[in-house]
Order: sequence, then C-alpha cells, then structure tokens
Amino acid sequence: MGRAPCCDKANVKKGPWSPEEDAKLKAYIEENGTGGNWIALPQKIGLKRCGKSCRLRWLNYLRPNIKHGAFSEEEDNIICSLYTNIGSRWSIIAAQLPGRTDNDIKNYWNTRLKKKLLGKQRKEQQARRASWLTVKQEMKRESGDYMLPGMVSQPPYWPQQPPVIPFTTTTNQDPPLPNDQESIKNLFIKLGGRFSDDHHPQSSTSTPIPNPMNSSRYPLDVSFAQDQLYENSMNNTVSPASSFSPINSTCSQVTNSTHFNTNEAAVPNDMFQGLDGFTDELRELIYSNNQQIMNGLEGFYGTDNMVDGSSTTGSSSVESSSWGDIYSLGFPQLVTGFEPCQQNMPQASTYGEQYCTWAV
DNA sequence: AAGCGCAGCAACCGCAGTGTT
DNA sequence: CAACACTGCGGTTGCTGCGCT
Repeated sequence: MGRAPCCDKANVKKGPWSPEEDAKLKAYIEENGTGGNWIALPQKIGLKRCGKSCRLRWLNYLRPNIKHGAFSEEEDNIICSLYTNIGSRWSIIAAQLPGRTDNDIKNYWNTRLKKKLLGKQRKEQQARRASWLTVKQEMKRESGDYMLPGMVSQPPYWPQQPPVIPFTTTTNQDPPLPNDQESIKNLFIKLGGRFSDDHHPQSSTSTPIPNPMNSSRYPLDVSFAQDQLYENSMNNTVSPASSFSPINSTCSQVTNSTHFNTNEAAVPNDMFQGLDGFTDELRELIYSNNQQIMNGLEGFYGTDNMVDGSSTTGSSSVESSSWGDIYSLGFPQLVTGFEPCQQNMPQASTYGEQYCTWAV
C-alpha cells in the first residue's frame, strides 16, 4: 500500500512556474515565512501548486542569495572531492558551497563534471596503457622473454614507488595541479583542517617518523610507518583494515586513540587530525563511506589476501563497485591511502624506510 | 529555413526519515 | 507504540534552447 499523495494531483498545476506565481510565493514567504507547513502554504496564498513544488521552487530558485551561473574551478574541485568521499549526498555537498543548491550541483555533476572527469580518466588510461606497452617492449628487447610460466602479462596495477595521493583529478602518476591542491586545501582550512605545510607540530605521544616525501604533496599530517603496518598485518592479530583504518571505529575513538590494533602499532595521535575541522556529519559520512569500500575490498580479496597483499586483481573490485569509474579518478579517500600500502607490503623490507601517507 | 539531435536545467516523483497525535 | 503527516533527499523526466546539417 503506497503513501497517500501529498496533494490532490488533479487540482494542482504542474510544469514551469510563471513570474506571477513566483512573485506570490516569494512575497508571502518573505512576509510570513513558510509557517513550517509547506502543504498548507499554497492554499493560503491561492496557488494551485503542490506544497512540495512550492518548497522546491523556493529552495532552488526564489530563496535569497542563490548563486546561479557557471561554477568556478574551486567549486568543481570541492564537488569532485566530496563526491568521491561521500557520494551523491548533494545536500551535504551543497552545504559546503554557499549559494548553490543541491539540485544545481546534482545537475552540474550529471551534465558536465562527470563527463569531464570520465573523459580525462579515459585519456589517462590510454596513456598508461601506451606507456606500459612501451616498457614491456623495452624489457623484452633488453632481457628476452623474462616471463615465467604462470606469470600474468598485464600492467602492474600498483605503483612501485610510494604512492602519491593527490587532491586532484589527476592519477597517482601525475603531480597534483597546484590550483586543485590549493582549492581543496582551502576547503579543509575553511573547515578547520590542518596542513603539514602550515606547521609541523609533533604530538608528544606520536612517533617521530622521518617523512621522505615532499610535504606539499601530502597535505595532511597523517603519516604512517608502512613497515610497522606490514609487521602488524603479518602478525595477523587484526586484519589490516581494522588494524589501522578508522573505518571500524567511531570518529571519536579514532581521533582520541593512539593505537589502532592490539599489537602496539604506534599511530600518531594526529594521524587523522585533518578531519578535525569537518562537521561530525561529514566525518561520519567519509568514514562510513570508506568502510563500505573497505568491506567491498575485503569481500573481494578475502581477509587472507588483504593480509599478505597477494591479490593480483585488486583494481577491479573498486572500479566495479557502484561507485564505478569515478573512484579510480584519484580523489582523496581514506581507502586509496590504504590500498597502496597493501600493495607495497611485500616489498616493504626491501625499501627500508617507506611510508604511506594518508590524504583525507 | 526547417528538421534533428543534444545538452542543460527546472521540476516531478517516490522513498526514507522524523515529528506528532 | 502504531498510524499518520510532513519534510528532505536523490533519481529521473521532460521541456527548452542551441548548434549542426
């Protein structure tokens, strides 16, 4: 049994609003407010409109300070970044962009941004494929047929170098575009986040970890000792996901805790300080979203594979999720910070000191 | 100039969550 | 505590304008 309709559909006007209707609605709300009852509102002012329609018209068009027109580069970046972290929570994304409505952002994403980013991604995939073929030919030429039986001839999914986790639309191979980096940084600053290149406080309980990376490429103070991670994972006390990811904890547990597992993995207290400035809601969303991804990864890899990092088909699990191709675009995610660590685990000892830096 | 296809945007629909009785 | 009313949200639809042939 469905819900009763919110209004008598036979007696309500549908379609575009006329200037007269707009004027009536605007004048009434500016004078009296909505009265907390949208359903009754159209009758009060003599509009043959559904209350929901009035609400939508007000929120998306008539409300003061609504910003119409082209989106800026910074707005693009914010939308993309938040979308990859929290998904299609348009109202929350809109809350970060004053003057923009959720409907506006949704339309903009569906009609332009999505295409723009997917086009970019396609180009990058082609470039990667081309460069892999070149490398493969080069290696063949230099050392003959080096493939052992059973080895899979395919491009390595994981980067062999410590990962760059940019706040941009670029892939992990590309340096972040300064503007993108800057704009997202501005958002985090606006939300109260702290950046490693703002200042470098070491919390009294944190382990001083030398970071070989250029800090400007790792905007948040969220370093983690990868060797330690690997050891803890191999000890199999807790799965890697639960051992150091915030996703199995509440925000407060994460931000207040020094240890994420039972094996004395000293994780700096400020590991997730970049999230401090987010609203609780936004943080919860980011955490829970990444938990979903991680659950997906665990399901795909199996816990054992996640521990020993032996899976060879990792890329598809994320890319085939409902989040689709967008996830491989390289926007900041907790999980993408995690994945490269997993990949590098088997080589961790050969790298010596190697660190996985998280972008949030 | 007319027809067609496409992109962008406004508006609608239905479900889920929350408050009230 | 259940039923109902209302709001908020995200997905989808359909209209409109523009460019191309």
